[in-house]
Amino acid sequence: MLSSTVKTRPGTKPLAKSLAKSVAGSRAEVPGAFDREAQFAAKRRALLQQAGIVFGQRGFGNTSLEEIAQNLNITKAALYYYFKNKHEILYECYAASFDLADDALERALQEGSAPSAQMRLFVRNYTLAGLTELHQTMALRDIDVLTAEHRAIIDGRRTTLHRRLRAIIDAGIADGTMAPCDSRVLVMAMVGAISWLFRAFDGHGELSAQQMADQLVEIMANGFIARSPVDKRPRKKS
Amino acid sequence: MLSSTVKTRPGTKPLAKSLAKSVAGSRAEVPGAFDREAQFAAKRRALLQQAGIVFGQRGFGNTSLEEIAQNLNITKAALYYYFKNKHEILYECYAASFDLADDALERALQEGSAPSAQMRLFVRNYTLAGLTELHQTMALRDIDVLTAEHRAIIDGRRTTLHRRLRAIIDAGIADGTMAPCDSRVLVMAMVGAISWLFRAFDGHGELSAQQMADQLVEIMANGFIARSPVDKRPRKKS
DNA sequence: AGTATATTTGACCATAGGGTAGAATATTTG
DNA sequence: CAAATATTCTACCCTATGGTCAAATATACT
Repeated sequence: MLSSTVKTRPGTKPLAKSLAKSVAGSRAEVPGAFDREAQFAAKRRALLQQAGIVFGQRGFGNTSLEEIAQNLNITKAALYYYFKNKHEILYECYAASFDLADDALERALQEGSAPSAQMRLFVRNYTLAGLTELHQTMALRDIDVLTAEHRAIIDGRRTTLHRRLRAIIDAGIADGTMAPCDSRVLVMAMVGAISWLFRAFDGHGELSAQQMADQLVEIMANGFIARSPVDKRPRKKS
Repeated sequence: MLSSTVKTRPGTKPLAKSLAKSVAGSRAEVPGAFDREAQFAAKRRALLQQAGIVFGQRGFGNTSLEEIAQNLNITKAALYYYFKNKHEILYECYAASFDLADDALERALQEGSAPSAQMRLFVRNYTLAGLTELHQTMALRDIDVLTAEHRAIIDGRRTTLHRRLRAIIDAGIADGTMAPCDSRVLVMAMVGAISWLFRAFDGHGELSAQQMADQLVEIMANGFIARSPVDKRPRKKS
């Protein structure tokens, strides 16, 4: 049984109540369709986030819908008002995680000019955003359990993401600013390292998400061998 | 339903048969306790390997014992002759994966002298051994589902392993041969990168396990930034 | 207030799958 | 061959859990 953030008497509906308050408060004079849709969307998001945390921590097959519902102080049946079935919840979690990844890459491409700078930015953006926004949802590990259709979509998105990353790397290698290597292995190494951080990070360590992200960027960029055997100062890029 | 390597008529017992043959053939004249024990151990190992593959690929909670049994052409009930329950199987898989990791580290410490060399060797040994020996068993991801006692043991082993790795790193940083960084993050990055390879590697790609391991060593050691902006040749250590 | 609509619930069903027991079948030993 | 032992199977039991549905409750609208 996971501990829920807030525990109330049975009968009350914290999710509904709190969300209703926050949304209605800001736009009390504008009733109608938007409020309803917004509420629905907000609850759906909250639900998705909770599911993502548990799926990421314990795994899809080890988690019951009952558990997720309890964490939200609603009934299992209520979940089915927002989602078709358990698998759809998982799929949406995956989709959210790839949205975040895509966004991190997009920003990296815009902010950075040279390939190496773009790679640094991607590692940093991705790590930082994942660590602070979606938490455990970024550490999903049940692709093989998705529907064939859903899986095809997710696999496609991952393939595309990896392809784009490899393009950056190969460009960097071509112009001599990045170390020659098999870009497939590099992509896997980076994604793997980051994913591991997502799983391990609990916010209780000494390092902040920022610091972790920065550390990881330096490690992936420069490796663990000292650049100059004498100079111990960490390298700042360009 | 996973495809089993060999499919036979119901009623035959391939696991028992084949194992009996191979063991009995080599020592037909030496009957007695040893044969029995050896057979038992061999079957147990085969069982564990199969379970490790499936647990690593699909996850503990998404896998039924029925499935594992079918892949071995035996009955679910027969599994219980070798193991107490499903959780014990998972624990043994974890134990095996840490045995491999410990061994990789041991060899690295013996073969390498300087910290940086030891780290390179560890990454190489660990990656290569995992890729070739235990396959998917190295990509287990259900620690949270272990018994409290089992989990304590595994957590302890991981903590110890990480501590030893950090000791190497900190020594390397101290003598100036390794890049200054938070050793915790470096350990996580390395382990994460390797684990990701374990999950992704299926033997069908263009790169062999050897090549993957070597690539990963270079990436982790030197990073993706070119050591010299002009020199594209990969650096050989020392 | 009263009506329509959106949410949530309690009470179910149905099945999958972990686990057990005793019978059945090999295998070894005397 | 017979007795003892080791191994596997068939046939179950039983709990957990994904999923459904009609009734209940809240919320918005006139």
